[in-house]
Amino acid sequence: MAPSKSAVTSEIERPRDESPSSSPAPAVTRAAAVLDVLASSPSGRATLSDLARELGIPKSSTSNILQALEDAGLVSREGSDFSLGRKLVELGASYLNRRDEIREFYQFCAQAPTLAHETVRIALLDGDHVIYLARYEGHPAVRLTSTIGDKMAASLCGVGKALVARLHERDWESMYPDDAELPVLTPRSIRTGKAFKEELRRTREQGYAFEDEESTLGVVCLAVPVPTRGAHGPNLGVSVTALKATFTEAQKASMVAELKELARALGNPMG
Amino acid sequence: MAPSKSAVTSEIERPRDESPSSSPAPAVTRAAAVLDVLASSPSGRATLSDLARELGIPKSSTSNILQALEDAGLVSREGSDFSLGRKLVELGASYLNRRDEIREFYQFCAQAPTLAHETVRIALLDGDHVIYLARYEGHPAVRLTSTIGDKMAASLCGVGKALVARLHERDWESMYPDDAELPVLTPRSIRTGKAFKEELRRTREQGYAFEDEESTLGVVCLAVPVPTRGAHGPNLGVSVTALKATFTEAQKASMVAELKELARALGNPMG
DNA sequence: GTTCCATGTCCAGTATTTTGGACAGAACGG
DNA sequence: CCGTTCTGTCCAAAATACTGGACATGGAAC
Repeated sequence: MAPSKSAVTSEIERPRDESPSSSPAPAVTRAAAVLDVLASSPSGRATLSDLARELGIPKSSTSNILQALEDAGLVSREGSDFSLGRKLVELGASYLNRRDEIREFYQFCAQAPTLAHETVRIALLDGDHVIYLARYEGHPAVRLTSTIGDKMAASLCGVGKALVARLHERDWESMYPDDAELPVLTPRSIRTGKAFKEELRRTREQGYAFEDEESTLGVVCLAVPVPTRGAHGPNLGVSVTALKATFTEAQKASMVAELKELARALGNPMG
Repeated sequence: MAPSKSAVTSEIERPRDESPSSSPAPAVTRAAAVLDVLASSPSGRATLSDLARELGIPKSSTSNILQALEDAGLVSREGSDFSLGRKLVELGASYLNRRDEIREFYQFCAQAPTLAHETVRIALLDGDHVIYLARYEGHPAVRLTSTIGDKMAASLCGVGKALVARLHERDWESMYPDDAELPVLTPRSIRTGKAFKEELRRTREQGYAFEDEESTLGVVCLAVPVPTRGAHGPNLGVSVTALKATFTEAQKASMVAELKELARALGNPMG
């Protein structure tokens, strides 16, 4: 009974997940999708029917998933409105507290001569976006609501440049074709894939990334990548943000130096 | 049911209450359990076999769930070690940023005469524990790694007293029988359910909660509950932490006053 | 060098969950 | 006041995912 399946698959072919539709545990995948929708919804709330429509999942299935998620504390329910649950704060915090890099990051910043008085952030590359993991705030006066966890297009910020610059150039090509239209936040934002790749080469030559009012007017940013710790460690980077008005070349030099030192410390498993 | 065999690890086994009979989407529930285990694991890492053993789930099922979780970015895999994924930071941050209370909390603290220079926290009650959602740090010198997301037994901290005190007394009885043995962190920690309930009554009469070195020696804490916004809003509370050595009655009065003002502001939907 | 125990992966049969539509309640507008 | 359009829930049939064991691999101990 030779099950004559379709053509013999090549022997050394990696079973790379190509179709997102097929998943080993669909319910889990869909649950994650539900969380994603809730997270990206402007109001942060949605009804069961909304979610079912948005995701193309039958209402009854959505109901089951939501009930399971609610039992787990991952979503919260108020009447007909579902929103993200408190457990996510625990889990997110657990992620951050478990990573030694974050602790070292705070300690290093507090002791560094220049960085101690600046705004320093650590972020990781996720596709063509960066996610801010933690922020050291040297100016106690200005305190914004936490931007931890925020996502930002890599082409728009210093860390993004630093992290993408470290990838292979062939990845640049697929991620940023010459004619790619990049998101724009200020008149100085990089607009095309071609321009971004030129900037990436400049970043490599410099040894650090520089962002000049490309995400926020009046603000400049320096960034360097963190050497990957383990074999498959996350692609981390650190950055300093400063006001352009008070930014001097002398500062720049010491900031870059300390950033590199910080990055080296974070990349060294022994701390 | 298989009796809980003595774990190889010296950790205390917690009775994981799973009701396999009534479970709308078992895969989701199990996936959440996986995340819980990873979050509560001291090292933050675990192998597939570890997770399967710990949760009593067949290896193959665990594999499927982990693969789905990894595809969703909820867990990260390095070789044979699984750990929490970056997406959780996004989701946790989304939860916090969506809640208007958090933003208002920071703004209010920064402008309050006394609180602006203190350590203020906002937390929510989750069963018999509180979860710290955000912290305003008025002393820029001392900066610890983020305690956001940490859990603490309600009987051990000021906010816990304030939040449980607001519940119905019949809930006290079921949660804290007279002979309940409560967790202890310092010699002054409340040890029995009976003593805790007496303290809860005192808290009600005072109109605010006071914690006197019950979680950390040398540290005192004041706390008040936030009036619930909506119908089924979360049970929020705010607290100030101070060093006992420099704590005066005059401070106490103004702190309580400002805390109550903060709580009222947070409870008022109009901000 | 070799054995052993560990890892995670794969597959086919079984028991499961998913599903689509009908149901009841609430909010809204005519 | 009733019709309409939402909300979420329920159930039995249908299709699915889960299970248990065998498999290939990698590392450590002997």
